[in-house]
Amino acid sequence: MNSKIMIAMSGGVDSAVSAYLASRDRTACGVTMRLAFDQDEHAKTAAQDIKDAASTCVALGIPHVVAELSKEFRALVVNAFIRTYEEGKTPNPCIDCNKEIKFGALLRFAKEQGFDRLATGHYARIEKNSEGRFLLRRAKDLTKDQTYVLYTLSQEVLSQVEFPLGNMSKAEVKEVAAAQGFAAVHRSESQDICFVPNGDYAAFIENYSGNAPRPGKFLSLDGRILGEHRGIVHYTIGQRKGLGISLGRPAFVVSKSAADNTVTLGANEDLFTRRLTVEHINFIPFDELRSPLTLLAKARYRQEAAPARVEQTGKDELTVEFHEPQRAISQGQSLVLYDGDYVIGGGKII
RNA sequence: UGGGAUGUCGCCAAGCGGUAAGGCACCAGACUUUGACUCUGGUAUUCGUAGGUUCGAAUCCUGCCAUCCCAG
Repeated sequence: MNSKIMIAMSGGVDSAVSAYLASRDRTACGVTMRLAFDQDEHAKTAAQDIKDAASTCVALGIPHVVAELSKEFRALVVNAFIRTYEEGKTPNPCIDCNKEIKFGALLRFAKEQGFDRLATGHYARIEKNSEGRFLLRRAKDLTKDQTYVLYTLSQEVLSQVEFPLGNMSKAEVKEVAAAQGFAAVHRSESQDICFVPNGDYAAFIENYSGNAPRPGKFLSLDGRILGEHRGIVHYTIGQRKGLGISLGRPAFVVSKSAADNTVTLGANEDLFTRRLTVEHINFIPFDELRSPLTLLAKARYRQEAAPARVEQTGKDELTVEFHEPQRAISQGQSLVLYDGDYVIGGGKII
């Protein structure tokens, strides 16, 4: 392979190990995206991430560059995130970020810099079938599999991307990192939304958008007023915590109306549905679904895929009917389809 | 103003003389490249208030305060 590869590096263990693996046999360069907002309190940690990535590159003997993508990130991820919440839906910014930034703007950046391939630390596998079609396969380590957030990738993108960790377990990655002496081994795993440092995304929306909170009514399923909510962006379908309302029984958000600025509460049993429709669809092993199929589907990141009948009901529309009702299906989240280990495609729930 | 009833954690609510259940809410952790769900743990030295009876009271007695209902 005579390619020149650029490796996306966050500063963490996974990307450090993927850089090590991807750079062994060819010309390589590490790249870290700068996405932080000016004056933002976590610009500091972002700067540290860049330092960590750079020092890993020094250890690997490869150059390191920074891709300034803050503007694109705001326009294509953050603004969409805010708009979606204000429409009463529940966005998944990671999906948009992968599509628009990591495998959009960053991939273009790599090309501009003279590299023809991009590697990331995602846990997923890319394979090529006999027809020359690229397939997206779940990671060997199913507990770390990230294909859910990668279903938007096109054939063109898949043809230029590599996931060096796809066949490794997290434990193996840590072993490699330890053997190579990467400092990032001990970094903590978890993170919430990367641009919302303290986890309070609702406060972030209010601050960033400058829109004042708009309190409204909590309603019961039969239309009674139960109390006052703090603004629709604070809630999502299926949510129980943080309602601040005591009904004697656990209360969950069953639906939201941006038009009426109301949030309807009900019991857990009221959250189950079978059918949903999806837009902004993408298929991986084919371009369109000619006839209905029964596949496995996930309506959220961490969920066991469940059997569902899938039918293409429009040029950019899919109708999905689960065999068993699913809890808290939310507009704005992504539905991803699987056939065994392979991602068939997906779209956004409307 | 008469008559009746009730006052236990933010809400609901056990307790009925032996040293404050539980649920909801809330808080903290865990889990997690989204939001959620879930799980684990925590949360009244104190029972409207002031006295009294008792070895011992949230539980019995008395005054006061508050709230609700019925009268008018």
